[in-house]
Amino acid sequence: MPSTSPAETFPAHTPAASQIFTTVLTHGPLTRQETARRTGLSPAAVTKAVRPLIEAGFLVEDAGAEVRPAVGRPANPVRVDGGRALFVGLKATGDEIIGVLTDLCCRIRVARRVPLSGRAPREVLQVAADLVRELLTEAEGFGVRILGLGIAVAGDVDRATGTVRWSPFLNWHDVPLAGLAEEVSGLPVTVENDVRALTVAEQWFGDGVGLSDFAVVTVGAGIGCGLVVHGRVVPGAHGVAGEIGHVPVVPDGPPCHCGDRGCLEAVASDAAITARVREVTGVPVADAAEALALARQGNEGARAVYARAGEAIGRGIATVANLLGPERVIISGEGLAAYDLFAGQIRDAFTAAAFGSAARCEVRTRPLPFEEWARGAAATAIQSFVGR
Amino acid sequence: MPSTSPAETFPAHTPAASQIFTTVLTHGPLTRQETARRTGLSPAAVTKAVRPLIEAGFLVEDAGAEVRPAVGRPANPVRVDGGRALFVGLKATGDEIIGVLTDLCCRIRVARRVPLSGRAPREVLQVAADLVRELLTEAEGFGVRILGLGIAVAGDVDRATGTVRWSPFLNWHDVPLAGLAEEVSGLPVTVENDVRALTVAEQWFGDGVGLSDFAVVTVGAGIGCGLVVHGRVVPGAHGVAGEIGHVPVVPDGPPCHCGDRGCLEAVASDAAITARVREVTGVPVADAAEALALARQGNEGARAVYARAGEAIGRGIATVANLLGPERVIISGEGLAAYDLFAGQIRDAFTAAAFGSAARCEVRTRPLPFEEWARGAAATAIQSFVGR
DNA sequence: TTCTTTCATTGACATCGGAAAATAAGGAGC
DNA sequence: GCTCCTTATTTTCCGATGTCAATGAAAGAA
Repeated sequence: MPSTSPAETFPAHTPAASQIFTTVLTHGPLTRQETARRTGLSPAAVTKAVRPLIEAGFLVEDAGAEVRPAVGRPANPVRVDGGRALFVGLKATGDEIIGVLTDLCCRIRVARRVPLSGRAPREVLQVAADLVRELLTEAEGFGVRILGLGIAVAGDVDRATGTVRWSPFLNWHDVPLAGLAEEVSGLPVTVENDVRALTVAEQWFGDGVGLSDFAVVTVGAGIGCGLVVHGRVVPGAHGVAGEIGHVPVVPDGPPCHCGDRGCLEAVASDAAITARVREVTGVPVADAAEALALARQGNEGARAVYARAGEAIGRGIATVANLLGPERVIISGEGLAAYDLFAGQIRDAFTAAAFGSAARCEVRTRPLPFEEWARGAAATAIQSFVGR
Repeated sequence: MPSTSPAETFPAHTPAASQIFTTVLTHGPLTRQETARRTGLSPAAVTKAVRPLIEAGFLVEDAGAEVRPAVGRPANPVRVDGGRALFVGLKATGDEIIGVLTDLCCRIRVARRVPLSGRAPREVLQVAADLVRELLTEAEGFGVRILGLGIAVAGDVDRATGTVRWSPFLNWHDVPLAGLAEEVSGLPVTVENDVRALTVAEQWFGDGVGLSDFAVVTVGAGIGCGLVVHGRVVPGAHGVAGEIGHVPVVPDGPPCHCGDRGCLEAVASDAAITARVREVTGVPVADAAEALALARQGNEGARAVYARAGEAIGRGIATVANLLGPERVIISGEGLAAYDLFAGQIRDAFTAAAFGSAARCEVRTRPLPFEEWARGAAATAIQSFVGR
């Protein structure tokens, strides 16, 4: 599938130019003046950096709506032309691959999910290649080239080398995924841990825009956490960070597969909730959806299970807030479907357990459609392309 | 006390020069070649940056011991001349002020502690001024000028503005300490939270040298934690970070003053240990020293209390390691006097509670003489002087 | 003594980004 | 409509910074 022409490169060859582009990308249309202010550069520098980016089509003048002081020369806002380039993001789980085609502004154009037959790198790569090919075909319809491919995988991932050191669901060890995927796709590939990829998407295109310190907590099959400190995603010295799932939150709580008791994941993960609902209510619910349905029907036992999970999540978030003092925590994940059942508990437990100023940290929830994980992967590809 | 001449400034006017100086400062004697390699600059740039620093006396050629490949031109290492400048560091507690006079390499030359009569900013400032004056006199003996003053205070401190927003032990609210101290001392003043100051000292002059991600955990009257992520100390969005004291570690543990139960601080702080030893053994120990003595005498009940504290500390550290994935955790603080009584428990609990790769994080202990807190303050002053 | 190797220095040069002046594009006042 | 005022953007010039490639320096090896 290798494309015939070499990958297009981004015409921002200085850190300042990258910074300017990123600022415009993440903060919508901006005048050159405002861009200068935000980046700490001079307006002259912005003018000079913007020109080649406009010539290359990545930025466009945007005469659109603009609030002006109504006096003086009208400002001339600039924005990123999302349609200038496309990116593919893939999220691999143990069962399937979710793929999205996004534009340069990380807006999803096409989304697909395909089941996995096997988990060996070769098999997964085969399915991924087919999916990318399909999305490439779709892209032809837009008449725009795809400039990068991002892949998100749960587990221990080294983005710098594009290696999956260890992935629990896929049972991979030291797979040089970026290299392999580059061969079959012909695209520049970025490989990142799934939660960190989601965090990148929030940082550039979501609720983390403009914040230098925030956390993303995902609730679902597992409990994950992505951290941004000093404006950069925390990768962890050993490739692992944000393991919030094993923070102790419930005294003498249920045993966790990690060997401890009362871990957040042992109380609030889908599996934990489902098991506990079965145990408490005697109703043999098969999965999280059924457990949720039971609680929604008003089953008090099931509702109590969700309440306890909410309390656990709130305490887990408080631990993060106490340790890092983020500006905001964004809660997301499939588990948010039950949001109405534990929102109150999350907030109350957080407030109770957050110490001092940490309570000033804003807790926000954000529904997460299934493609969002793959979009995160695309965001990492955009990041790599832009050169940050 | 204002000095007659204006404060001397540091002749490194570019970020690269600061970086070069910092590299030599923290990594001992280095050849220009090696400095270039470590900073990612060219050897030419190092030569040019080093010259004015040598002329100003901050760096000196060091013909001392050097491992050489024995072939080619001998390398010409350069090191910081510690004696070129002196700094004062103060640590204010509720009862006393600890002051040290250090050289540019943050080696302690003189240490003093003086009791506080009152806690009002005015009173504290008066005592601090006297102490600084005394140290200035000492400095005259060295024939070197003092180029900066660092002050470490527990609580919510905004280093950028030099304001103590809130200090629990001193009961201060929004005290513009840096400005006040500059007036009475005539020195450039840096104000920082005490744990962060200690962390800075470790980062530049201690066990954190060369690490981009590590944590310092202090055990004593309280349990504190300083974090370095991406090579920078984490200040927290609201000026507060590293509140490890209220991580829940003991299921249904003793109530904590924060309102929760089983917080690390409610189990492992001096006061918690002392109270618990009294409760368990019936011996009316008055303070941590007596509790420690009792345990050292072999009192099983007291030893068990320390063992439990060690377990709690280990779990608290594991939480930090799980969340941030640091390369190393440095345990320090007055509480370390009891190290032999809980070292094993710390290690075991950490290993048990650290998830996956987080267990690869190295846990190190470091005895902390009482002046070390004040030395941390001096380190922040050095940092400010050098311009990082 | 000469060669080789490695570290350090030098000087030419490119690049980046800032300052200030010039230019552009409106609205307001008359 | 014309002029002035204000603010945004661009242009021009210029200094600072850091790299490159060549050169010098100081050993040990041949």
